[in-house]
Amino acid sequence: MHSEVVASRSADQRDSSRESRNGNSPQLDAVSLAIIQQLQEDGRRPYAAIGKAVGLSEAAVRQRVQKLLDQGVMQIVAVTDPLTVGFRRQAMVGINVEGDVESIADALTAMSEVEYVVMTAGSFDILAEIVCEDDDHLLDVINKRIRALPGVRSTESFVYLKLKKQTYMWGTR
Amino acid sequence: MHSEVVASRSADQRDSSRESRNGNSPQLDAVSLAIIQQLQEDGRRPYAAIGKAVGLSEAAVRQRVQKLLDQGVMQIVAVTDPLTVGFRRQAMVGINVEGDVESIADALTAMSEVEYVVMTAGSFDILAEIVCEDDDHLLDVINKRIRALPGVRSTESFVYLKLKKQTYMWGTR
DNA sequence: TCGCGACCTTGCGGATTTCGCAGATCGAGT
DNA sequence: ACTCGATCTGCGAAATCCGCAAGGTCGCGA
Repeated sequence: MHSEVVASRSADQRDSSRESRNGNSPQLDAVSLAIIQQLQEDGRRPYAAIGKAVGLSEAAVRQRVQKLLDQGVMQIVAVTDPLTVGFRRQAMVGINVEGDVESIADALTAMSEVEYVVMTAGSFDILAEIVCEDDDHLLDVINKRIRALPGVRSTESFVYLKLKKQTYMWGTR
Repeated sequence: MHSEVVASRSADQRDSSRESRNGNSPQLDAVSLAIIQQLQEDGRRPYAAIGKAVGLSEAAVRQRVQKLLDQGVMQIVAVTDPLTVGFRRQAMVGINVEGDVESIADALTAMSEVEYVVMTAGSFDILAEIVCEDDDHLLDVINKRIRALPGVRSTESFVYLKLKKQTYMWGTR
């Protein structure tokens, strides 16, 4: 009963390479996708349970998960609502840059209060999400540290009033 | 006797209801914070190891983690870079609303392509991050679905060019 | 066609972890 | 003083993790 399953599944694996024809760094096949999906529902789900769900042995799942972690494709972490953990002020900051955008982005990345940095097309060059403990802290980061970076032409801040949705279901649709 | 019970318990409840305006009920003590911190470094770290790190028994850690999960204070999940998982187009959309902002935010929240919704102060009323498979998909979501919502006055899109930083270290500083 | 590499499977123990439950402990209210 | 609820500890039993070995299959290139 096992041999049939093996044969049919190996066919599946190969044709998944067609999915990721756009060569990003590591092409994920359908099975790895499914594993990630499982771990997005519960990051502590046992390998055996995942294996049952995706049609792989426990050992294979273990190997794949390890590789995905090593490659940095995914990470398994606890996520929280910042407000419950004592960070009362958050903001998204749109930034316009003259000169090298990437170096500014790197400088932002180095700041511990900056949670999220993305280079964008549109009326901002960079969007950065910052997480602070209070208004003073927030003001300090925006005015003293971000605007002080050489090459930052202007910034616009959007202080968070209420977080409505925050999901981590990438790849789960 | 009935009314007294309510009165005596109300200290607790009032405390939490005041906080829960933003959806966060419990105030976390230092130990729970430390536990979260451990799990932000590695979501699969064993309870015994966490206990050793925070000075608690394995069973106590287990109970606290379970409670934190039940209360929705944190979740343990796999997170990925969307680009490596096949979502090639992402954008932040700033939205201006006339009328009830919250109902618009709820409508956005209901869309599966919308990953992140936050109500803000500033020149946008809402910021929404959307994750799509390609340009057509993105265009469709922004123009056909979001702009079609009654009450949406205008939108401005910031297509992601490069994700530079994405951390989940809230509370870890 | 043959061998190589990548990947999977099955099986196996031993170390580790999880899990449930029964007893301490402690603060608060009665 | 006593109960109640919440929390922590200790401790077996069950489950899981983890490394390892011995195959099997498939695609690919010499």
